[in-house]
Amino acid sequence: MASAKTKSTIQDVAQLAGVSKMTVSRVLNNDAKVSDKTREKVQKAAASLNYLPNISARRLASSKSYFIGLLYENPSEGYVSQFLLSALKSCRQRGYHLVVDECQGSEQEKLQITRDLVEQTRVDGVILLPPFCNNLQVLALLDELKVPYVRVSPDANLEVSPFVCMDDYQAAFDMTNHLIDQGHQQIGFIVGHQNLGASRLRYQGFLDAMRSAQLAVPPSFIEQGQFSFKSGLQAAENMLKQDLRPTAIFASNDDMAAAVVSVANSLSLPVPEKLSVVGFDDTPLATTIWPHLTTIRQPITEMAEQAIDLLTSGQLTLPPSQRLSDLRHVIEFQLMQRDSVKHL
Amino acid sequence: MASAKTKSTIQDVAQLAGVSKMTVSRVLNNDAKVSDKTREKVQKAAASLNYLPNISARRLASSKSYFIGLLYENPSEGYVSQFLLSALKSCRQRGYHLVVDECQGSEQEKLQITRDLVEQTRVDGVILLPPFCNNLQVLALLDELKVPYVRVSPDANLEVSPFVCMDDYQAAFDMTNHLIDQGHQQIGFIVGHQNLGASRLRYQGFLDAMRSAQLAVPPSFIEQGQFSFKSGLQAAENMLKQDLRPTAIFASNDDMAAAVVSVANSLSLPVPEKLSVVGFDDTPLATTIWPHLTTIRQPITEMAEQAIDLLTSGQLTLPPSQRLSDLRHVIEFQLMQRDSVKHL
DNA sequence: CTGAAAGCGCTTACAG
DNA sequence: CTGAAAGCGCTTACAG
Repeated sequence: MASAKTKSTIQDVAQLAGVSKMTVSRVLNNDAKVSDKTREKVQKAAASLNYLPNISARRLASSKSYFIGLLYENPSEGYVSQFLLSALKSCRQRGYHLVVDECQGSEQEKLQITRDLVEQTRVDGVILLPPFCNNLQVLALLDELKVPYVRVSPDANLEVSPFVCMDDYQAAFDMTNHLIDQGHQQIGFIVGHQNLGASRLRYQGFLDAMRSAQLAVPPSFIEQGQFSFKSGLQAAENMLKQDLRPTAIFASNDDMAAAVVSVANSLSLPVPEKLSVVGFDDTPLATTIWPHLTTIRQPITEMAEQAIDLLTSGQLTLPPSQRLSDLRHVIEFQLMQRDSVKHL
Repeated sequence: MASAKTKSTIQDVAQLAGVSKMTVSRVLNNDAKVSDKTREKVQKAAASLNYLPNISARRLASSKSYFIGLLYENPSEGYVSQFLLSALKSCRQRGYHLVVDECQGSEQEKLQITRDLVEQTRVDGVILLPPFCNNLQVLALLDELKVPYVRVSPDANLEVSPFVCMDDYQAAFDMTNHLIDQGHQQIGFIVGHQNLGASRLRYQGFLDAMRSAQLAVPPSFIEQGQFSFKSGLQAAENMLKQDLRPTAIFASNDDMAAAVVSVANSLSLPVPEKLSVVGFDDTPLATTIWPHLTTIRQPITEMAEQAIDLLTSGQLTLPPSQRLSDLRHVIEFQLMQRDSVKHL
């Protein structure tokens, strides 16, 4: 163990590798042309010293701030905290720090908070969480300020910026097929809030899967919800108090699915024995209630990583024509099979 | 508006105030003796220039790191994210950054993560969230490393370090009295997980309030739970399937309270009409389900602020004899009245 | 492809 | 009570 009692510096690495600090710096930032031989020497030296660059020194000396901003609108959204935790971790691994701001209030205030984040903290890039990422004025401001940004699961205007998301349509399609595979043919669906693009996609995925399987969907098996537990309660009652009941209900999110379970219980329709229920999102609620919900896990950690990656790899600062990839970064979801579905 | 296009530095302030950088630095850190007159001059200059010290420069030059560590064990605990968000904000206001680490795994690994946080990131202080804050080996390590730390809601060993908490006993006492005020006399109680100090305190608060009101608590009105939804389900069934039923149930946390609501529904005992239910913690679940739960709000934001304050104000680095205050910092809770209690 | 010099914005010792 | 000097660990020009 070459244990260094005190943290090693770029100078130590330079000495050990027999080069100048400058060369070490170049290798570390792998931006300049360094001969493969010296590059290797430096890397070996850095590794053996367990060298980690001092972020503060870097920040002070360079034009980059090594800060990434994260803007969200509503902290109570389930994914905010999970996203935050993952983003924090990714940033740290890359020698960046995350600066987090809540963006609430009037349109004016939102713009001001965004502007402050850029001008005062001088962030190198910004991540915008939904629904904030759909605010076009904010996007325009960021463009004007020339700061790269990545949106997470935007609803529309997909052509204006890079974004990360999951395939809501495919997930709903797969989930529906899962129910069909388990022998269900009468499947009810509770639609999400009408203003959100994700609602439409999930609904469409459900419909297409049913059609592919040649299964009919009577109008009474579709209810409009708002994503809230309460709206799920209402929708479930409407659907379950009729004579012809579905054997399974697919709710567009977990809160509504939990409401379905609750209504089913009060109607003496135990889940999953008498009624199968599935949700979407895999919020903590899905594994709080009993039975645990079969649902779709949003790949939030991976989305956070990807977003940080895009912002720290520097590819977004290139002129659009030179960028590697297209704007859309779709991350794989996961179907979480748990205890709320019965095999018929 | 003395709008400075470019950020002002300590040098600018010094110039404007007609003193040296050194003097400005002293005023900013208010540690040395500076004459009131020059202090004022400097402060005025700094204010008019809208001066904010550059953290990175500070960090690089000084022995302090301006980092605070936050260690937690289980990210899914409801309060972790809320605490995190609040701590992030407080740190930023004070020119600090928060470094967050999950501390899971074997005892060995936990110790290693803690050690790395201190030795590599060189944090100026550490915040320990429950239940991690009850790990005595970690506390010993921190002592050995001579890093100040603050524990949040520790269960025991209250004499070894400063900590922030709320008064669980009083909160349970108040909540019970609230039910009594609403005319309830048959009140059931679901105890929390037996290993946690908070469970005992809440239970005791309930018992004492009942006794003060001269109200009897039949053994069948007390059920042991584990804080999980599932354990609440079981407890509620036991309590509600008897002939003699309580008119209100006080569950030691929101998850179990939600379970009570669920069981009540399935037994055709609508909440609050036929049964009142109250919880504890005010997790998101409390306002997800219907009816929204009357519960106790933990003052998480204030706890985070207080913890950061203790760590950044420097009072913890003084020898124990010179410290201002005692170890215990109790923050006020709030009784959130919502829709799950009926006035009899 | 590589290096010597200067400087980022602060603070730490050392003087006075 | 106040200041001139040196230095924290990097990167940005500028040379070669």
